[in-house]
Amino acid sequence: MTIGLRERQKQDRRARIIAAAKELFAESGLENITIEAIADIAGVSSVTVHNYYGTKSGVLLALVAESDRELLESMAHKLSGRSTGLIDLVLTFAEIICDHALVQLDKAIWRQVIAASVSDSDRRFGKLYRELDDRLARVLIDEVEGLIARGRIAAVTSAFDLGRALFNLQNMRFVEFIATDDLTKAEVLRRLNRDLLALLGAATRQCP
Amino acid sequence: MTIGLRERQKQDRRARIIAAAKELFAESGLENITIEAIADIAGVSSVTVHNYYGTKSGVLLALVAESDRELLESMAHKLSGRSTGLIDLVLTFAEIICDHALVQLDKAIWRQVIAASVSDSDRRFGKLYRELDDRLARVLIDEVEGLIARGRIAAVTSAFDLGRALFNLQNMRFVEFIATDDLTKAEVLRRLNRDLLALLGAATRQCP
DNA sequence: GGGAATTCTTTAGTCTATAAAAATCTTTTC
DNA sequence: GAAAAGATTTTTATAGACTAAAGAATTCCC
Repeated sequence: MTIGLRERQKQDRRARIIAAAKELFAESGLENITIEAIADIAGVSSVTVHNYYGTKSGVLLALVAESDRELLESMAHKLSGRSTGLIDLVLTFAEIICDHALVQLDKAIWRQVIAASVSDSDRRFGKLYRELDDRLARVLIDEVEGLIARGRIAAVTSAFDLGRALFNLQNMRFVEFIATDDLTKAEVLRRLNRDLLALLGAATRQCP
Repeated sequence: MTIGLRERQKQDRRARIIAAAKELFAESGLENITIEAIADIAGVSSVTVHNYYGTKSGVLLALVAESDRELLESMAHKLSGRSTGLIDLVLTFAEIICDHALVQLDKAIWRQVIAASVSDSDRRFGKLYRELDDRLARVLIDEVEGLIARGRIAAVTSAFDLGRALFNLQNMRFVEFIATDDLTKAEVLRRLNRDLLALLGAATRQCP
């Protein structure tokens, strides 16, 4: 028992706050939820919520982080060397992310999360968000390496660079997806497909 | 004079608010500036500032929009068919944007602007921001078309798609630039260069 | 010039967020 | 095992963003 009671209580409070937030978000929009309400259910003071998570968006980000850990696991599993090419891979990747994003939180809340990840970026939670992004990108990079290993695409100078660039491309379209209420997943995938075709096609034609 | 006094007063107040905000932002950080202070200098009530610009970030966005109009003009002028290839073009484009961004506002304030553009995206000011982005992208697209016309690169299926994809790639790196305090322009350009090389290179190798 | 419509300001209230003081509980030490 | 030491939470107080509604002033139009 190197872990003291004090530390255990702390983890308990964290868990209670997240559970309370999850409960409230499930039944209402972001605007109608107050820190005080979360604190009440969790059985702590509102100041404690701030001490633990900084801002309301911070609580949100912690929620997202939790669900992202699931995503990371299922992503690697769902892809796992099944793609036939780069475009196929990225589109599948994007589709899984879009689907997963909307399972628990709606677009309005995601907008808050993304906004917070940018405005807080040098502080605690912005870094957390970027870390999650990095790990997601890592999965894509691994798959690109898999494609090369299986001879589906020719070896490239840097599978890391390529995977990262593809991830960025996908991520931009994901943000667009989140930012626009009436933008469907299908349309986003279509746009991403055009991005990929244009970029890869442009270079192809540069071949002598 | 179809324009009445009432309308002129409105435009006057708008201008005064923006001028006041510009004055305050020039001498202090975002946190230290209150809507009240802006309203005082502008000679209106704080509620009026809210009525006109919605949020504090809204005022900011209006400021950015103004400076972006300059950027648009100078961008087209600075590029104007001078590039020798796609990578050269995009890197120059990115460099101009990074430079311009930091002329008047620092990264901390830009983070607020970008965050607001996402979280407000379905409302007035988010749309304004995306409109500015679209126009910037348009400039890049035009340059891509110029490259094709001058035979610098082979014709592609869609110069629009290609330009847009390149813009997205650049934009992601720009956001990264803004989000990280100790990330230099040089490093960002290096990363963007790697993105481009990887994507264009990857396809090149797919040629039979 | 006067009534009607518009637009701003005042007022009041909610909520986020932070700081400092006070209270409570854990851990440590004798 | 109890009191001191230490850490952490709650209380209390305050600033500021944002909203809603009522009231005040001004412009517009006949």
